[in-house]
Amino acid sequence: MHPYRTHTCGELRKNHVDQTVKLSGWVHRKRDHGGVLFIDLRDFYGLAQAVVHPDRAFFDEASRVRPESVITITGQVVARTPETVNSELPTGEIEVTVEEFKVDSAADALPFPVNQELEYPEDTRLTYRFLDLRHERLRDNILLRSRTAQLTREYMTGRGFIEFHTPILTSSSPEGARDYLVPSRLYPGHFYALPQAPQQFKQLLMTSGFDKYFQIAPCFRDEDSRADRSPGEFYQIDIEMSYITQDDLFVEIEGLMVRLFTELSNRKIVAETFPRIPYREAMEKFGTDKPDIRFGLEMADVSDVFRESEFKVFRGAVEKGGAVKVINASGAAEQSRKFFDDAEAFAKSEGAKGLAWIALRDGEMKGPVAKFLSETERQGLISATNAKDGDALFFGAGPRDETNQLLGRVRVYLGNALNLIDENLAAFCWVVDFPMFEWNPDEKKVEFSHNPFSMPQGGLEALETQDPLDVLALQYDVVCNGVELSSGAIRNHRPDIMVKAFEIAGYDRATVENKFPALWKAFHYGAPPHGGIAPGFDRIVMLLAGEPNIREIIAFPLNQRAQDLLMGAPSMVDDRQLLDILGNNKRLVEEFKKALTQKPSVE
RNA sequence: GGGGGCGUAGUUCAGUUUGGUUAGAACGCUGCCCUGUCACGGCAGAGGUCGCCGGUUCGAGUCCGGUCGUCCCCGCCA
Repeated sequence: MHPYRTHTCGELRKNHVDQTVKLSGWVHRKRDHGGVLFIDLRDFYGLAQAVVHPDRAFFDEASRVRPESVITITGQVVARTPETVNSELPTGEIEVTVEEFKVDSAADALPFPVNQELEYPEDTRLTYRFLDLRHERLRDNILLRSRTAQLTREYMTGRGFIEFHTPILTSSSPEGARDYLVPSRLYPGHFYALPQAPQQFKQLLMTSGFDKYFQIAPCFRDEDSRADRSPGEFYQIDIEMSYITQDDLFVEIEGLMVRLFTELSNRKIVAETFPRIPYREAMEKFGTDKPDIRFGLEMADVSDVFRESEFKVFRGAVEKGGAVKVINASGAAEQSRKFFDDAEAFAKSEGAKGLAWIALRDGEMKGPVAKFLSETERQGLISATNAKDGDALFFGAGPRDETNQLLGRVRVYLGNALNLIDENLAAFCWVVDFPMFEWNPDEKKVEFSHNPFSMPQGGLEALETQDPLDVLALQYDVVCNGVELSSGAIRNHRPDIMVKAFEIAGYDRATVENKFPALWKAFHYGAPPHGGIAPGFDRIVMLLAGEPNIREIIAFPLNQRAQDLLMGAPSMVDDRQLLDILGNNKRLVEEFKKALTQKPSVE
């Protein structure tokens, strides 16, 4: 007989009755009746009830074994009597009468129970992550992550994409987030950087002729964390294709997303061909470049209506070149006064000076600002918003971009407050036509608004003839439920257009050559037109799992302050290791250690 | 770097508004009882620097100042 198991805990059924079986697993739960002892034995595959009778020599040992200890039992599969069948359990029709009992690994008292799904402090969970991962919810998330990766590979290879590995030790990139640096032993004072994304490598592979690239690529960025952004490292489904238009790429991504969400979640996909929203329109209607289109409440521009208004807040905003925007919260007129006060309190907490509102009740406009409105303005409002009796209007007024963003957050607040957001939906959209450049008011200069590798719409001619701030890029984002999953672009593969684009952003030709030597060189030896995208793998799994925090779908995440509480990273290193990277100079090692304020490593 | 929430037993939390005897409950832990449970049940017990430092007060978990930790957000994220 096998030393550990003849069956798994989840597979025993009625047809195994009378067989002698061996099971190994964790003690999930014990029910000690003094005269008879029940042990729920758990492994990866399920749960089985083991019964220990008091005449057995190991009865005392078994009754003392603590939850989560690993044991091996041998015994006979017995059919349960009808009264004792547990219909909740797949193995509930049988139990195993224990004849041999062995503790393989005794467990100490636990920092938190594994047999119940309760909330525990995250630092405790991360310190004992190996235990936390035994919880069903976390385990299911990790399995979902595995299936997501597997299905992605299946889909992508089925579509003719080639999977690559690109370097982890590479060079520091000139733009973007902070790099993680790795000191070089052979070249003291020199550093590798961990890649923020394999951006340049995948473009080089296109230039090498591989046509369709993909990689579930590790990316490293030294940024502060968020609920949906783990510090340090994350994964992207990195994709690049040659000889394509934007439309060709959208088809591939729509197919991948529909496949993943159809097979791995219960969310209903609102539209399998994702609607496309130009960036400018997204900002005007939703106040963000990642609109949540599971619900309406789109913003309308009523600046023209209030150009001559007696209501100074609105007229003033328009006179100063700003905007007056309005949201029609259909049916909200009957909400309590508290509802409107809470909405205003929210707007103020986001930085607004106030939140004007009007409720249409009994054929009249009611609310604090209604009395300022002329008949013409009332008509203008109604035609701009299609408002009818029972609706409520919420206003934002001020500088245009600021007002859009603020009222955009009010929109999401109202969507939640009015229960308009259906959690069972997956509402994808493309945001397209991002501007190529933007004005940096602090440094008073034009700069790239996304990444410098995008192809400007209209090519070289657009750069030469248009106002740079009017030039659009072949740059796009894919958004789901208000979460930005990915940015991508049709790339700029033409050295002459690169030079012109960088020139507009204030860099000379030498800068391009020095900053991006690989691409610069490669694009002089026959580069195919190409483009791609890189959806965030972790965020997709988050959406599939319905988890609000990215750490719940990562087996061993860093905590918010970028520490690994289990492994103790980051940590100080031996003098020997410091000597290696400081050119064997002992004096330098001492100065190095003295100079750095020694932030304590993780205990 | 900045803002907000939270910090009381191993854990989840009550108590803080209005300062006043020995700081409670549940789960977990330890011991005892229990032969059909499946979140088994019953009895008993251990377990607390109320995050830390200082202040006000006859008296501080409770009020004040500072500080630390943690989570969320802003900045940051080509």
